[in-house]
Amino acid sequence: MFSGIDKVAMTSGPPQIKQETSSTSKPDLIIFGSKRKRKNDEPQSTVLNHGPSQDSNGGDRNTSSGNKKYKPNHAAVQNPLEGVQGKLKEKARKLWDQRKTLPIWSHADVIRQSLRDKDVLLLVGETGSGKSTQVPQILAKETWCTTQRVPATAANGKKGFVHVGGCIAITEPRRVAAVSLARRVAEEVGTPLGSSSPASTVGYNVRFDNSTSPCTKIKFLTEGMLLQEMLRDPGLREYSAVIVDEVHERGVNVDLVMGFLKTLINGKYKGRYGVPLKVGVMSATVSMEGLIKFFEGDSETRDPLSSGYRQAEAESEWSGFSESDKETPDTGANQEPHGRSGLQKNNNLRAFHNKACDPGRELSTEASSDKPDRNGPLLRTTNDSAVAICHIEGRQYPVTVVYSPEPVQDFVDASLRNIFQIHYKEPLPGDILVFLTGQTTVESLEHLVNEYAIGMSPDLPNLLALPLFAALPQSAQQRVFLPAPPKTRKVILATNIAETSVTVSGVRYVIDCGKSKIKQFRTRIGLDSLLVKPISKSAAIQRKGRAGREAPGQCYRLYTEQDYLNLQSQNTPEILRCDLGQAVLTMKARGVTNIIDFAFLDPPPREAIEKALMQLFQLKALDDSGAISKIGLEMARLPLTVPLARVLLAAGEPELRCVPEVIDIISALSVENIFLTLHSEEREEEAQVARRELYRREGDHLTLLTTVRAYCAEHTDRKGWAERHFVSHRAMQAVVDVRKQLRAQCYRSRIHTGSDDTDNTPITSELATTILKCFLNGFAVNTARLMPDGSYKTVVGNQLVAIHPSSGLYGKKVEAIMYNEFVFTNRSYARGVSAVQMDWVGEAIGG
DNA sequence: GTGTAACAT
Repeated sequence: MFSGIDKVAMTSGPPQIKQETSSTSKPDLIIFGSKRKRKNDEPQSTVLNHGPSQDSNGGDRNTSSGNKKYKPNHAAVQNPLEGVQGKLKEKARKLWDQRKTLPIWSHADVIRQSLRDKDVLLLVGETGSGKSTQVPQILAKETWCTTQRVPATAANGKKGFVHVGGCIAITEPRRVAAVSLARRVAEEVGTPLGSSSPASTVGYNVRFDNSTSPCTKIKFLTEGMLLQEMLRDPGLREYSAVIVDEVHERGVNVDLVMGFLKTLINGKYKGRYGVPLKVGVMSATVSMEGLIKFFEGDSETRDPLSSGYRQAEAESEWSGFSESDKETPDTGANQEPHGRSGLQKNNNLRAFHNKACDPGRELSTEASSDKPDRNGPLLRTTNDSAVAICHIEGRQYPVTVVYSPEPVQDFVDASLRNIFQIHYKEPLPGDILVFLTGQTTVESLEHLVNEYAIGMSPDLPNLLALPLFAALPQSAQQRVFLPAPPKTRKVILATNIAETSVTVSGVRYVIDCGKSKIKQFRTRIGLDSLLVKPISKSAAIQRKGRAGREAPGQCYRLYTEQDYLNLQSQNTPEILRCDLGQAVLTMKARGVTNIIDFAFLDPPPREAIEKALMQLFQLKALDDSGAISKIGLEMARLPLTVPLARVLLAAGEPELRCVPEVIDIISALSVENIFLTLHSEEREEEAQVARRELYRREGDHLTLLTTVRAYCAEHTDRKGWAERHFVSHRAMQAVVDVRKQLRAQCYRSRIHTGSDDTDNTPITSELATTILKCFLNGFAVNTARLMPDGSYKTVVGNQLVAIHPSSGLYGKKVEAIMYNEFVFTNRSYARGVSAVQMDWVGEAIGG
């Protein structure tokens, strides 16, 4: 059905299109003796330039003339596509009027000029500024944003040409954002989206969903996806520019992307044949000082104190929960050559000293105001700096902040009072959004609101309490986005999912408990803790902002103003809080030899890096010299945590040969819990009966295997099957996606998968043993043995650990257990648990 | 007797 359209596009468009679409290869290949692949002012940019002739920018002239040429061409050939294109154009023209009113619009020239003069632009755009959709369009029309044809010499000495640049990448922290921004920009540009047409100039690339065309000029992708592309092509030759959006969220991936980009810029664009790469860094509320220093400073001499996170780190180092935790970090034997442990330690001490001497320092960039300084110059260009800076005001209505006069002990109770206070006092419309810490607090407040609403005066509007958290089934999440019924006020009870991932319209009142659950990896004991902690100032501002998107609003903070002023200014970057195994493996696979010297935005503690290096070495991902091994390279290609990647590789070894089974288990372990949590006791018992056929006494790993198999064996009604077995259908769909991806990857990497038809192989007790032994290849350190008193203690480190109540082995006593996760909440729990034998563990550790 | 959020050829 598409072939017809393809043909039309190829015969009716300008000849350049024909040439472009007929070629399947991307412009990053060396083409010897071929004709040019893409030229500056060719159609992909003319399509982008549907916009207004009122745009008087000089850089547009080429393309506007192209535009004129393009249109008559279409008209002449009675193009059936004209109808479709016409509609797209019409929509785009309508959107054009809206776009003109965006705050960013008046800065378009400044943005263009910045990147003509400099290689790096730091852009702070408050919410509603339109930065994510407009900046790519503004830059795509620049003359530097075209494919360069560069002479090059191939390995065999033959002379030829390479093509570098032409496309703009915009990275997003989340898949939904990448996809929806691409959709929006495609509409504004008036082009079909992604792979729907070979002439599409706007596309996206996220896991499980690549939608680009040979003409893609603007590509939205997730941070992880860009990292994967860098693994293949460190020079990012496809792109003329990379725009990193939402840096302030500071996931691990964005820190790696930033480090690689800086290395690329400072390394004279190695791998790009001298063609510069423009870098845009966009953020909502970040203090820019850290970013300026990052790009301007030399990573060798940069003072880690500049970022302000060092203090947070130093603090947490010393507020550890056990005495043994408080020992001075012992750097011990180190994997890395010429370590800087002395310097590092010194900095920690300086952080301490600094904090004691100048406690105001960590607030310096935010001061006590919520708003960034607007008096500062919009564009600061010191001549010797390679960095341009631009600030764009947002389009937010004012939000009044109301602080609690005194500290709040029970924020569920305080929220309840606030909800009814607002409800009694304030007229409709205006929904309420409450930020809580987790599923349990959300659900208990939900019950309370419903209970109290019964006794309300009948003259008052109704109250509709709506829970919102990630584990909630999709259908229940959708209810939040429906407009409130007549004479009803919605009260959305949310976790921090509503802070960034999800926007709810209609909200004018925000109640912020000032806390969220944060995962912190404790390097020394290899334990994740998931604890309720105060949020940062920037998170508090973000939450507040949710009240002012459509009208002036109010934000009730369930903490005092002094508490607010004492909050850390930014979220602690994830790279300072997580197990660095995967991050270090990614760096090693990208050729970073000395991890300590990597261009970190915020260098993690040396100890955490060493722990990761040790883990990778023990799993044979690194060799004796610390260089990446063949196994390590294979592991880096797998979209899995380090231990799971190791298990998958082990499963292909001749003595184990259980790849299909291991893939099924790993897929289930890689997604959120596939078993639904049930609330009433009857439902719980019902579920136990329904799941009985899935249960394996060996433990959770094999129970997951039987569940995945049974689900996949159901061909007619999987949704019904999931419901009958109290299994999350959404999670199982994710499992199926991961499973498919892993099978494909194993096939490509020639990992022995055996026949694909092993779904019906009976899981004998021997096979179960093989599978568990296979898992010990990655999880030998995640084991604990039974003590005489009935408790379990970890084999490595002798820490007390309890089997999590969600495990099938909960309450059972076996010789030893192996677990997928070790998490501290109220106590230390092992999650994803199976029974193992001590001699298997000994074998795995010894061998 | 229990789960903040998100990402990956």
